[in-house]
Amino acid sequence: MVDFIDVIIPIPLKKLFTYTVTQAEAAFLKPGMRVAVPFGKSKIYTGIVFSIHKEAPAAYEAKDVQQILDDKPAVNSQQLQFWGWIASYYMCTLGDVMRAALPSAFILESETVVSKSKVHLADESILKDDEFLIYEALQHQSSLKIHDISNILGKKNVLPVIKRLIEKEAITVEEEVYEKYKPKLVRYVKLHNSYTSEKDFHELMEELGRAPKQREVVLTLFSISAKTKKPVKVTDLVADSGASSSIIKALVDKGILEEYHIQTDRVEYSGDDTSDLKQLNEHQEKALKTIQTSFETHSVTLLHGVTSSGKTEVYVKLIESVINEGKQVLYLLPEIALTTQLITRLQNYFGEKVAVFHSKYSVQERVEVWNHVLNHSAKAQIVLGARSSIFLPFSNLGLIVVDEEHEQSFKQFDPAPRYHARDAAVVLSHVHKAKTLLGSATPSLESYYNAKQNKYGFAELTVRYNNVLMPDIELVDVKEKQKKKRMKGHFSDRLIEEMTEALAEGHQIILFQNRRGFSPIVECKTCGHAPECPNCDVSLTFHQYRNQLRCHYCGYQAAMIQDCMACGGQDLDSKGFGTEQIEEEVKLLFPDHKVGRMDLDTTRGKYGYEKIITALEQQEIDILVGTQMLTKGLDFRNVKLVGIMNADNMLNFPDFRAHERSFQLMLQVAGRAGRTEERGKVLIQTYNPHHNILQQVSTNNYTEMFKEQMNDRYNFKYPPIYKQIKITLKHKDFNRVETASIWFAKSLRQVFGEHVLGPEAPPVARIRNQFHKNILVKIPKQQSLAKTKEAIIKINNSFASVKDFRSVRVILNVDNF
DNA sequence: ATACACCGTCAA
DNA sequence: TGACGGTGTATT
Repeated sequence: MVDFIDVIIPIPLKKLFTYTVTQAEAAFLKPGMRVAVPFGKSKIYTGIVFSIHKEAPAAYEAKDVQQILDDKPAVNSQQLQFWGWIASYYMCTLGDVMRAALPSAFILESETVVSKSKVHLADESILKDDEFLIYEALQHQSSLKIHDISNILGKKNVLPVIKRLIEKEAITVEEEVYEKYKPKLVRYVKLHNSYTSEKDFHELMEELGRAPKQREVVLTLFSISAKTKKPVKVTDLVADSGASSSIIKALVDKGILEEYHIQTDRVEYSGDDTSDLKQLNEHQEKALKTIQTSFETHSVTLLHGVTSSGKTEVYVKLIESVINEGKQVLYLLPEIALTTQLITRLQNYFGEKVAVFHSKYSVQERVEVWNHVLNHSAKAQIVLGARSSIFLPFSNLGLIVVDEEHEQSFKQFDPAPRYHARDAAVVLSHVHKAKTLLGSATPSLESYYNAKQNKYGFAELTVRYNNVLMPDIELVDVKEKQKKKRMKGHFSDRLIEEMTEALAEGHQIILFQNRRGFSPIVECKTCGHAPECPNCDVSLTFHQYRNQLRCHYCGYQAAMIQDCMACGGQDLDSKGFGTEQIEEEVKLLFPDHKVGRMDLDTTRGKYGYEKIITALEQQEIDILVGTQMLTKGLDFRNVKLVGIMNADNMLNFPDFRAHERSFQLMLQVAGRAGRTEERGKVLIQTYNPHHNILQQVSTNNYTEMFKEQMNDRYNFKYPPIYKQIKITLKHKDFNRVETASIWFAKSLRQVFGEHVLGPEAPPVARIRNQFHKNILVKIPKQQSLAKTKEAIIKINNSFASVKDFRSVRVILNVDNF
């Protein structure tokens, strides 16, 4: 008798896969455990047990499970339930969710390992050149990976060669599965047991008289362990004695020192003891009360608190009360706002109860956080993380805080699952019967709308901490300034005045330009030709720093051209402007002050971001030029002036949320100004100072903005009034996407009628040599979302059964905003 | 995803 | 003719 298990495999296939297990294995296995299973011709994959049953599949013979990898579930039942929701709501497979949810160290994959065969090859001359190269390489190395072989041969398709070598019995192949996670071991040393008595020690000292270096090391070791009374790390010993590691090795070899290893955490909080939380002011106290009352009737509550009103302290109080009940807390933040500033702040209150989880952590570090959460360890009662931390193995969640709730980076766009972490968090807390708190200075329309509809509870903080005034926001009409010749480059006379004044008073300045690079387009003045990306339908962006032209879509790079590629003209003109160019101009305008730049290009690497922040904090930078990275939760004491270089390119962005986003972005940047006693100043340069959004920004009028934008959303059937699903078709052949998308839209229209928009080519119609077409399905409130998705899936299935369309990639994106 | 079979093209 | 690249199909 055999039993069967259904397994989730981390590949984008709809189905679960069935394997056979013995009855004993079936009794041992539980849903959520990992198993290694053979898949396809030779591969071995890691699968998650989804269910255990006795129904033999009818159409095929199930294969045997190769190995059971866990003795208790790696994924708990709440998570499996949550995965199921993500897969069905965001229309992706469980395999997609698994890939996103598990740290990659948990997903083992087999690798083909080639080694030379036992029997000696009688005649080497039967081998061809390629084959001989590998055969010879194996005389020196015992085994080779497929990757190594393609390096040796210098081509990618090496399988035919390997196949021939197997036939000629020159080599053998094996599939090997690697455990990717290795606990970090720290080397420690101690004096060998035979030297612990005083007499022995003296003898040893005598003996080492002729080896002063070694003697020195032993003495240092002795003094360290006397001082700290703790095990001594090899690294400490090296540092304190100044000896090289070879001297220590010699001592170990002689049996004088003994070496041992202790497993340690990579992510360790080593700060001082916790400090008490500041007393809440009356406004914070009131907000906290409101939230607590609201949680009695609503599982989700929105906190609208103006910038610098002290939302974090309110969160901290709430978190404190939840962990006192012994429950876990998840604190979600946009990746970019996960700065040391905030982490330290929380660690000051909660000490080592705080664990941090985000994409800049290594695979190994992530496994450690995962295990702490899984084991309900004291080290991870509070998890501070970016969007992917909703997948951690919580078992007893009491509260989820989603800070900067309006941030669009909570939505994952590219690989499936295309989930929104804020919305998924609401569902996750529902699974755990926990509460969700959404917080923002500029809430997203959908959350504010939900609060207005009484679906969510609502609390407010309208006063800044210490009663600091909101910054004074002034609009500068660039068009008028240009007419009156009062512009220097991209700087108006007003901006220069204010900058001069702020610098004279010793304050810092932030300049915001929502575009990196030097200038977006290089154009020939003679013929108007602009260099374009060979793979995408966009003009290349000029980056002065490396004197390069780059594509921001596919990463293509080319050297800056000297003369026009079309007509050979020497006169090249750059249009528009980015952060680099602003930086240049500032340096010319204020040569005596230090200028810094913060954008994607300057914050690469693990600490790139931190370096710039620290420099600003320590006032090594007087003027910081940056993109929207600047907006996220940074708290700079001494910034008094914020300049927004050009408000128009945000407002004119072709997206239904452009206005909402501009409002949020500008108010967030403005919030960086004047966070202490002195009132900050914000200058917004624009060609259109009468634009409603700009008026609403300058008066900090969220309610007015909300009303007006909701009106538009209502009229044009956009979210949050209507839901929407975007369908993207991609193919390298333009005509094929064209016909395919027309077919798809036509089928959709038969079901949804006028609620189908498109197909339409996006602004950038070709990316990485793939042509794109978009279709939008709008879903009225009263229409069933589940039924809608069913219909779309049905259409997608019949689409896939048309021979010509099968090769067209279809991407379904639910709530594509 | 990925291995593999199948088909057409290309250089000898 | 065989090598190579692109396309299509199945995977338990």
